[in-house]
Amino acid sequence: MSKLKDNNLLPQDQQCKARLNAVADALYAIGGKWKLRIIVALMDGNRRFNELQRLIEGISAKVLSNELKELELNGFIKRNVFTSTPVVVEYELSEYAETLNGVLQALSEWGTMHREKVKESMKQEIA
Amino acid sequence: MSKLKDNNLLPQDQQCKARLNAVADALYAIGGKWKLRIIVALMDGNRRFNELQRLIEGISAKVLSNELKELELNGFIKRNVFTSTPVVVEYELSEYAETLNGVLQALSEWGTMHREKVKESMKQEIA
DNA sequence: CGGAATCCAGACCGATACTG
DNA sequence: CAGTATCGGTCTGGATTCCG
Repeated sequence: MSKLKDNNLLPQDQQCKARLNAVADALYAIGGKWKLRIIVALMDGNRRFNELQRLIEGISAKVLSNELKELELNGFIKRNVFTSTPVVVEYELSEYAETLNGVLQALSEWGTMHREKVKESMKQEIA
Repeated sequence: MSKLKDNNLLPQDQQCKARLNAVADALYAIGGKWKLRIIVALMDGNRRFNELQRLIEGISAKVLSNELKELELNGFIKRNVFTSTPVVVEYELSEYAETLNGVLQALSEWGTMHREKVKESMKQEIA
């Protein structure tokens, strides 16, 4: 992952690179428009496909389906199928998904704060 | 933003919706492949355009240019132009960008941890 | 209900060339 | 150096239809 050229970098640049790589790794796994939202939607209980689609505004069935597959592949969620009629499929967070709690906490706090700040600057512009 | 229908939701659903909205707001502002990485790259000092492009692997000039514009518009960075010859342009984090420290800290810690976990599971698969 | 398959328009993105 | 302009390909994502 690291190149020989890195040996020529200043210490602070190396640290910066390390941070950059860590953030890049994180975004690779949970980046994109939807993954974190799906995880949040599953945080207070298991949900079924259509529940998720209703809860997460703007997501299409195809995209939701794809995202759920990827999340399952990467070990963030479990898929439980009940072969009743009609079929019921339930999605459940894995234990590993809980390691994201810190990230989600930070992100949702920041999001709340940011929304307020945007509102403020809207008022300024009108006045 | 909230609809009347929300009055019919159970309390835990409302909380879930609130979280969902907060995360959605955050992702709207700092989502995407590059914005957070650019901010990280600027965290230990101002950088010029080409420095950023070299530091952030895989980003093209066009995309970097667009992202920088958006980040400036949304108040995360400042653009300083020195009209020497050749022209030098420097990008600098705003104070507001520092409100992201918590998010970035959480994200980079998680990214580091996650990379280790992925490595482990790779070993498992080979064995 | 929970998807998969298909079709299709538009966004996105890289490469290249060019400007001040 | 710090971008912009243009072109062409890919990839995303919506709408619709169909299946178990």
